[in-house]
Parts: sequence; C-alpha cells; structure tokens
Amino acid sequence: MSANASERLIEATRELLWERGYVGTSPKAIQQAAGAGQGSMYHHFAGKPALALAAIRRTAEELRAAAETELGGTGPAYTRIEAYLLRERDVLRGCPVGRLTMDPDVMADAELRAPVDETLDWLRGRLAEILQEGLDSGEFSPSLDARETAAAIVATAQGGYVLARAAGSPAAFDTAVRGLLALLSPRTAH
Amino acid sequence: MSANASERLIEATRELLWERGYVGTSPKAIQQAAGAGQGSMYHHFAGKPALALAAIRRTAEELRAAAETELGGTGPAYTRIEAYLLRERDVLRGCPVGRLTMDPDVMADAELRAPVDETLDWLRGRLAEILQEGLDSGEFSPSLDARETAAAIVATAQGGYVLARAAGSPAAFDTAVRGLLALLSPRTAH
DNA sequence: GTCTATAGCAGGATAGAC
DNA sequence: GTCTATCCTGCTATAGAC
Repeated sequence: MSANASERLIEATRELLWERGYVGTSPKAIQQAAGAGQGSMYHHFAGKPALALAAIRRTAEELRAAAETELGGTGPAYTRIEAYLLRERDVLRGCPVGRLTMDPDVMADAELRAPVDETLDWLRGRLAEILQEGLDSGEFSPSLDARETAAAIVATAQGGYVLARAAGSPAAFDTAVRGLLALLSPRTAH
Repeated sequence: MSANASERLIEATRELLWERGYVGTSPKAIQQAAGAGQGSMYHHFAGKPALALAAIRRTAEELRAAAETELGGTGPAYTRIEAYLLRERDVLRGCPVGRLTMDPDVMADAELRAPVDETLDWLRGRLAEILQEGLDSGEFSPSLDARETAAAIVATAQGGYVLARAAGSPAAFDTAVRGLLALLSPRTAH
C-alpha cells in the first residue's frame, strides 16, 4: 500500500467490494482505507462507479489468471478440474466476482456488470474445453455434455461459497465440491 | 397489500430484501412500499433489524414449504430431486435466502444469520435423506455419498442463480442444473 | 495532485401531538 | 396506531485554494 494514490484507491476498492459489496461501500470508506483524501480520489476517478469499474476489471483479470494456473496444466482433465476446485482459497470471503452478482447497483449498470458476466462465462467455457479434451481422450463417458457439466462445476463452486458463508465454515464448500467430484470422477461408477 | 400495517411492512421488507439486500434497503423505502408512515413502522418494530428478522424468518419458512412440495413426494429419489431443481422459479431474482449470505450486515448479526444457516442446512439434510432412500432402494450406486451429494445439489442451485444473474438469462440456471442431473442420473453411466 | 470547505440529500431513529 | 417534526450522521459529490 505504498504505491501512488490511484493504485492504492483501486486496491482499497477491491477489498471493500469483496467485503461489503458495491452498495455497502462508500467513497469515504475507500478513501480512509487507501489513505487518500477526497480531492485525490475525485482527481483520479470520476466517481464511485468509475473507481469500482477499475477495481472490478482488475479482480476479474486476477480470477482468470488464478484459475488458469490449475486449469492450464497438462494432466488428465479430471485432475486439473479437481485441482482447481480444491485449491486453497479464502472460502469465507466468498467469490470476489460472483458476489457482485447479488449487488443490485452492479447488475443495473451495464459497464459494471460486463466484466462479471465475461469472467464467469470465460470460466465456464474454459472448463468445457477441458471436459471436451477428457471426452476426446476417452476419460469420460461419451454421454457427458461438456457445456452443461462445465456450468454445473462453476455453479457448485459459486454455491459452495454460499453454503460456507451461511454455515460460517469453509468445510461446507469442500463438502459440496467433493460431492460433485465424486459424481464426475471416471473412477466412480454409479 | 390491504392487510394491517404490520403485515404490509413485513411483506414490503421481504420484497426489498430479495431485490436489494439488507444493506441496500432503507426504512424509508420499506415504508413507502408498505404505504405506512415512520410512526407506524417504529410502533410495530424496534427498527430495521427487527423488521428484517421477521421478514427473513417468513421467507425461510416459505422456502422450506415450497421445497417440501417437490421433495415430499413418493416417487423415486432422482425424480423428486429433478422435480425440485427444475420447478419453475424466479431465477433472475436469485434465491431470497441464499442472497442474504452475501450481505455483510446480515452475516454480522447472529440473529439475522441464524434463519439463513438453518434453512440451507435443512435443505441439505432433507436432500441427504432422499438420497439415502435412493441408496437403500438400490436406485443409486453404493459409492454415492448422500451428505456430500446433497451439498453439491444445493450448491449447484445456489450457484445456478449466480450464473443466471451474471448472464442475465434464466437459461444459465437450467444448464447448470441439467449438468448436475446428468451426473446424478441412474440412467447415465459414465 | 492533494487539501479543505461546502452542499444537498438520504439513512436511521426519537419525541410528542393526535 | 399513526402523523409530523426534528435530529445527527453519513453519502456522494463540487469548488476553489494550495
């Protein structure tokens, strides 16, 4: 947090958006967290929406990069998906992108909503590609629909955050994920 | 909306909580939607948290009753779960209970959070019972873990809302659900 | 670029009249 | 039970000095 003000403002906004959502985050709170005054904030950004847009875009990019770390491997499809779902994460904080979906002011603003949509869409597409690889190599049954299965995987992760936050325990996320992985596993006939 | 004021206030709060969340809902907005004045609201309820608690409890009860409609049937386990997941719903509005999970002020208040936790927990437990029935009757492979699978089902639904809202289309919910159902289906070997 | 002053409006609630 | 008046604080910015 010792970079320039613009940078600190974006990072502070990212944290607050993650923690409290768009509606629950005020310019004043951002300024305090960033150690910047009002003059500074309004010099660098037109207002709260503009600053949020910069923050959301960065968060979205980071999520993609993080996902690609596990998904971009060379192992079997199932193994890469498993690694992605079980990788360490701040479960109780929720998904920094997915949570924006419940923010009415974000959904109402096409510009703010676009990066959210694109990111989740990218993730679904990426998983579908990997599932297709697994299909092509005979890893999965030919009856498996890559597109629908990919959606189910992303949904399970997103819903896992919901369950974990409701229960106040990260374990609820893992339980849901393991349930899905068992259904998907080539080693588990049922 | 022609009942007494207390009733109208609770219903208005339920709508606004669903639409804008707790942080995004002001007492003034509630009063306007309910057609009640401030005096009326503060006569019936101690304040915003008390009113929200009444609203959340009612919404939670309603969700359970609605779920039991499909889950309480007599058909095969898979059929009942399928009916529950595919029943008509206001997908784009999100889950009125699950969305509260992303509301920082709800999660920070033990009283407001309890009904959310209990409802999701009940749903998971109910689904686990049904899966166990299916296990006992030989409908599913013995390798299926009822508890984990139940968590995956709830998570897929919750995440389905996230995907649908991000995409701006209810179809995204159905896609995820169908992906899960295909994995769960006794008729689909893979 | 950053600071301080100022502004109008909304949030959340209390008090007392009716 | 409901209404109006009032209160203080916070939200989201604009203006102009430094």
